[in-house]
Amino acid sequence: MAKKSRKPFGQVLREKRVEKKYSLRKFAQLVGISPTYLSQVEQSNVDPPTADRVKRMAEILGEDVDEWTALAGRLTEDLPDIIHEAPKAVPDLLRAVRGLTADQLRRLREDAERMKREGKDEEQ
Amino acid sequence: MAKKSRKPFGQVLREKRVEKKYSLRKFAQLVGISPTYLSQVEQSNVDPPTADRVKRMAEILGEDVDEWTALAGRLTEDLPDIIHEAPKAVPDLLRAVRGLTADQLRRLREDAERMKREGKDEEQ
DNA sequence: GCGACTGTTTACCGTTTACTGCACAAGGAC
DNA sequence: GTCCTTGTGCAGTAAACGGTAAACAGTCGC
Repeated sequence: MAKKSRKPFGQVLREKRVEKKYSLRKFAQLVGISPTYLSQVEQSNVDPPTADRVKRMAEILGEDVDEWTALAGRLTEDLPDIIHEAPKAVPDLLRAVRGLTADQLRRLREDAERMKREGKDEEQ
Repeated sequence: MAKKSRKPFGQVLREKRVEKKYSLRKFAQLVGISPTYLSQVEQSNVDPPTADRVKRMAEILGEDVDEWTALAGRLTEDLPDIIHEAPKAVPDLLRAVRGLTADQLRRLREDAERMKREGKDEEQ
């Protein structure tokens, strides 16, 4: 159900970069980091970069930003804000959704969207 | 609806500590930090402490851990894990719930709990 | 006055984070 | 051979993080 053995960020990055035919130096330049550093990241010799650089990488390679950010062990930057806006209710919700399937999560999201569309606060 | 002007962490901390009649040194010792540091935190001269120390503070003072952690601009430690377990669906859900009222969030949480109780995946 | 407490200021400190620069080796193209 | 491009290893580093120690000023009881 859930992915168990995630490939390390560096490995995924290298695969996709090579697949897209970028040289290490070229890609580093596009992202705005040194080739050295990129090399180290791809070998997992150092931690993955910050969330914003990961985002840039994902965008350049046409990959999903949230997914790559998670792979990098980071949080997409808007998420902490959302949590802080409702510091009790959102953490409670998150703990409640832990372990739900992707499908259940999708249905829940649709419920949320409906709530937002349909009005502010009515019971049904 | 949403709180607009949040009091700084340090100010809330001082109010509650004084209310509970702890001296600065005493409370610092209970938490396991230096009085110096506590003083600086309460004056907002430095950033709030790490999530685990904030948690200890909240526990000692009988305050809500999630709320205080948010006030400190930190994330309770289990939340990143929950997000990383479903790196696409959970961020999507979070963005969908942004702006919902506490009441709507509660109903959503109840839905989630029901889903988990009632079974794995059925449509209705 | 003195001692004992309160909180505060200043100066520092060690560690971690997120990188960069330089030099170098290996493999083709010509 | 000699460029040129490929990736890599090692050293260093600036800034931020998360604090601590020492000394000091104010206030109270006596």
